[in-house]
Amino acid sequence: MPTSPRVRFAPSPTGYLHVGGARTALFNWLFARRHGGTFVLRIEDTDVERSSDEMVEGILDGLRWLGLDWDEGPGAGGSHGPYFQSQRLARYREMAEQLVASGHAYYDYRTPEQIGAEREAAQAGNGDWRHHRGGRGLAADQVAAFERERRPRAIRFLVPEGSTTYVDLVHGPIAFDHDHIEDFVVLRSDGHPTYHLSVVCDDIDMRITHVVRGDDHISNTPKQVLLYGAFGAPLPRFAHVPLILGPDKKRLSKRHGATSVTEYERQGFLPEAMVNFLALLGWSPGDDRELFTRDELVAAFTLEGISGGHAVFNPDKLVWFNNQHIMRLPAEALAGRVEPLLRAAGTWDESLAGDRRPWLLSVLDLLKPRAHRLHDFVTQAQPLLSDVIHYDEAAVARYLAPPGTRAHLAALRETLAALPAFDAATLETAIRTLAEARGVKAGTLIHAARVSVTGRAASPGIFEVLALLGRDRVLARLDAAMAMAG
RNA sequence: GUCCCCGUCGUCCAGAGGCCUAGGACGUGGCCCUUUCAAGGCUAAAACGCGGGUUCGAAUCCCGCCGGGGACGCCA
Repeated sequence: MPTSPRVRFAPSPTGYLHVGGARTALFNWLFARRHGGTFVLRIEDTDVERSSDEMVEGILDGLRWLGLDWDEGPGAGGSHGPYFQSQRLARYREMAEQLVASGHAYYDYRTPEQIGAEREAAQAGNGDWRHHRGGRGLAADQVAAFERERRPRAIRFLVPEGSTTYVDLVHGPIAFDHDHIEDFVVLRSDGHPTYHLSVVCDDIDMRITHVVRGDDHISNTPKQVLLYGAFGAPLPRFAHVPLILGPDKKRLSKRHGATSVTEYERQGFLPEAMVNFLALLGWSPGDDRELFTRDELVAAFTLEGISGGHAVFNPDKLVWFNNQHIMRLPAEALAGRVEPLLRAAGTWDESLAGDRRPWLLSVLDLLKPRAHRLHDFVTQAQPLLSDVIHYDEAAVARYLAPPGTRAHLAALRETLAALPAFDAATLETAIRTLAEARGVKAGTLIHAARVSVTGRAASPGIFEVLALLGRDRVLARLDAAMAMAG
């Protein structure tokens, strides 16, 4: 019985949660949930200069919006904390010293400037920098002298000769020759760890079993594998997921438009749609299914299903997913998401939460197939929620202005006023009968009616719209429209 | 420059030697439904980067090339 997996998402709070990070988090989350494992959230804030509390909150908000809850980490507790790297500094120093003590690392007294010069010289020569271990093999008295003057020192990992292979869950076996790895710094002269040291220490301490992260870390992995070996710690399984690229095949960035998940929330996307879309960007269940609920994704997810190629972000498909998920969302749930937008637009009324609730839900159901983003509900429901009609000039010119329209509307008004019931079916029969009696196509009355009651040339089915508006409001709008009809 | 990863329709994926006259989805065109706009249905165009092998047989395996991406820091 294998122990349940522990995975982590370890963002550095130097920016908001962008879609690439969100997808990495999603894959980790799906894997944990699929196998009843633990999803750890760790904040890699060792780069104090570029990190901030607001950024941390922004990232947490993004994760919460997507519904990716973490079992251990900020706000969630856990017995492997602290989960902020800035609070683990002492541990990293301890681990680094341990490396020196065991002969896996050494002190380097050179300054960054000195090394930069050496590197340039080397690269100008044969280009092989790795072999310049200038900081190593110092005489004992030299070291003593440096220590006496309390000269700053960094700790460098001593890369052994040879080669290593590890098996990547998405890429298969990856072999690397130690010749291409230089003696990297694990602890800076200011006592701060470098990325390689901190991730490995944390992943060991936090008992991480599967490291699922971006493809850009694939060439860092050899160094980390070496560190695991030096610490005598078991190697976790690695799964490197390909990056998300922009339409120009370049790494997704600001100039490709929105890259922050929060921005997509603002634009009216459903987290369900975002999750579905992101999951299928670089992963496939192995068959042709496309539409997934969160639970279905959990049930279908495997790391092996991640494809090795880079994926280009396709905004059109996101919109399609959004519409699909909107149509599948129960009206009641939808109402909760749309309410804030209606409030902001000034078309919200408290009765919509009370006795007019069923009516609102009918409106939403009617609008669903036409809504690509949440905001579409606001614009399309406007003529139903408000009695302030904005008449579209072109629509009026085309369907109200033609001579004879006023007479049609008058007849329509008379018919509707006398109707025994005001439901869609009754309305349809009445209007079609009227059209026949007046010798015009039903469309003539329908179009005129549409512009009269909505002010627009496009709307949901007119009979449903009329029924939803109710007789009084319809008659009033017909009266108003007759004044501008030809 | 060195090392690593990747390479199927415009895009996202399926394909793990014969089931492939290469399948699905988004987008695009056409048709249907129809009161408009959507949604929905049907349909069309659209791809195995190139060249060598291996094999009776290759999108699938191997090599080279080309192309794309990434990493080479006392950043993460």
